[in-house]
Amino acid sequence: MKVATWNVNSIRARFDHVKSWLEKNAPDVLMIQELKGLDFPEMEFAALGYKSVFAAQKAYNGVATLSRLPQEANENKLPGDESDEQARYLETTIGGIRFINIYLPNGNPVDGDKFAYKLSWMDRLKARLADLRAEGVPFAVAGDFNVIPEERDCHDPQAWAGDALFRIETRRKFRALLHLGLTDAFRVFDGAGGRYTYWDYQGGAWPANRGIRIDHFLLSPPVTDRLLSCAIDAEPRGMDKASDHTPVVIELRD
DNA sequence: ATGGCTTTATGCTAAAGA
Repeated sequence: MKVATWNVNSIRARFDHVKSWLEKNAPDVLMIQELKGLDFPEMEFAALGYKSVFAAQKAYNGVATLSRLPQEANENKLPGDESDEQARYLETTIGGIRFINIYLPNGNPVDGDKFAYKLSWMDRLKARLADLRAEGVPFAVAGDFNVIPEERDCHDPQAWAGDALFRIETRRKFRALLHLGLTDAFRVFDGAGGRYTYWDYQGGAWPANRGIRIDHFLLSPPVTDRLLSCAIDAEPRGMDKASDHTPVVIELRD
């Protein structure tokens, strides 16, 4: 089973890139973040053999999970705050595994409500994942975490020192997710630094490889035991009118 | 660098992203 995650920075603007990537890579599942609008090209993806489950809102956020295997919808909101209207969370079941597609809040600037929202969102995520662990549900959490876990995941740790993606409060809460018994799939196979999933549009960040690793797969133990590979596919970042993020792909033993 | 790019929006400037 081949599963991917990709923040596409608008599905409308990036549909052709996503279509060509699906045709070339043929994943069984693709989790997309930052739809950035209410219109979702459900029929177009169905024509490619993928059925979609999605949570969308106007202009911002939005997540979709595409699958060519049978898919059942579970949750489209992260529990813990009924007043939270942001479309950042989607749980579905495919092949007996719960797939949790997240677009974790950015959190900048750190001196206001947005950082507090990010941190409380991470607490809510931890509570949800702890429940699923207690229930014995095998799961994979994937998406744009907006978290740089460690210095080796960042081209210039000093430049990011005060940023919401790298603040110690953020990294501590990410580590608390790992402490539930989850595995950062990319780190199973690659301990080197300089492996990134996001490069800023500005200042020639992509050609200079000034990036950060913020798109992740966190796997519960029974799913980790089936993990065969995890790789960042940087190719789409080099396309014209690219998303600023690139896909991460895992393979699971059947 | 106080976002120097990119995208969306009852749009032509503002907001958000990371």
